[in-house]
Amino acid sequence: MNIGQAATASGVTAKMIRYYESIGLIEPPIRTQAGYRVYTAEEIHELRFIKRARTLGFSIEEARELLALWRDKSRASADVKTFAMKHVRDLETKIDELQAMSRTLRHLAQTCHGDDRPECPILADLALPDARQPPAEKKRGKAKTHADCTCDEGDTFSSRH
Amino acid sequence: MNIGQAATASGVTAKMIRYYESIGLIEPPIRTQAGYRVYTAEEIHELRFIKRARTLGFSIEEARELLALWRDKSRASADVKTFAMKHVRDLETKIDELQAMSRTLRHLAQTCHGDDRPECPILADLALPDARQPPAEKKRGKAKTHADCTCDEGDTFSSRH
DNA sequence: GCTTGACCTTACCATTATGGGAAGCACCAT
DNA sequence: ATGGTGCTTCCCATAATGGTAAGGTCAAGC
Repeated sequence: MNIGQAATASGVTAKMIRYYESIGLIEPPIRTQAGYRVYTAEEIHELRFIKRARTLGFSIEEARELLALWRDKSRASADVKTFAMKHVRDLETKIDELQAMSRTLRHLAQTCHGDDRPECPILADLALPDARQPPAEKKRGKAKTHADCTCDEGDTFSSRH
Repeated sequence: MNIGQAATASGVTAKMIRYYESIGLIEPPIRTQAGYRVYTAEEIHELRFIKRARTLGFSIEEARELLALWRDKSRASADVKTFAMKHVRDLETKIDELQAMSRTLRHLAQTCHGDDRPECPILADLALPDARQPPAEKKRGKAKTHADCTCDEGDTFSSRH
């Protein structure tokens, strides 16, 4: 299989396959006499593994560790689970941060008339002399994961499109 | 105010202040004879505005547009609101993506024994020969913003910390 | 055999936002 | 004047990916 076919088969672009090789994430494949890379089914499988890990939000370095775990047939499933759970917590931390931003902005937008007058609480907030974020209702713990569906402020956003 | 004091006062590092100047996000301040940058209260205010925008997840380019809106005293609040809402949708799209990842991984981890045996459904999933993500319950539309609180799968994660 | 187009090769540049460091000059207190 | 701290510019690095350019290769058709 040429690199183009490997790309199609794995969902990883040819560009990225070469990159993964350059950083040692995958082994250099054999080459034809002309220098073309040739991939085995095994290697395609590995690329698909990486692709899936990336899709699940693992970094390349994390994908590298997952590959190592995968290859190590004697690993303990606990190791894998611990690793995955660490990532889940990272994801949820990020989600919480984004939700905090979104929530704040939605609140601000909610109080903005959104007409042709210039007064705008959104800009007013950004321009606050102190760096204080409006306290608002900080009912969220430090990282309660998905337990806080802040789906409470009704559809203030019929202006969606 | 020197750049160091401006950094402390605005929450933007000196490094970033110089960078913002280099990309034209802020105007070059006046300089002392020795070449030191000197910032006015006005400029500090602007830096804080930028800082706040960044904290709310706006990119630097978006911060640039917000600054323009802020400076334009005759802008319509509708313009600001539209802009903010666009960002909220971006945030929520990102949140949805992260939640999909987190959900999938949580489900996989849930079925992983997590003991010293090697069998692990997490790695098994990553290594699936086809690129098929486990269909699971795909009850989520394309981008229903915050309307789909997928807060339904119970606390499968009491193992959180 | 030769042309053509699709595909491969490497190498370099760009992106986004930020941090780090070096070399050199300025300022201030002792 | 000496030292420490702070400022200046310039260069490099990060993470993951895309783009482009210049050139070699392969296969199909004439």
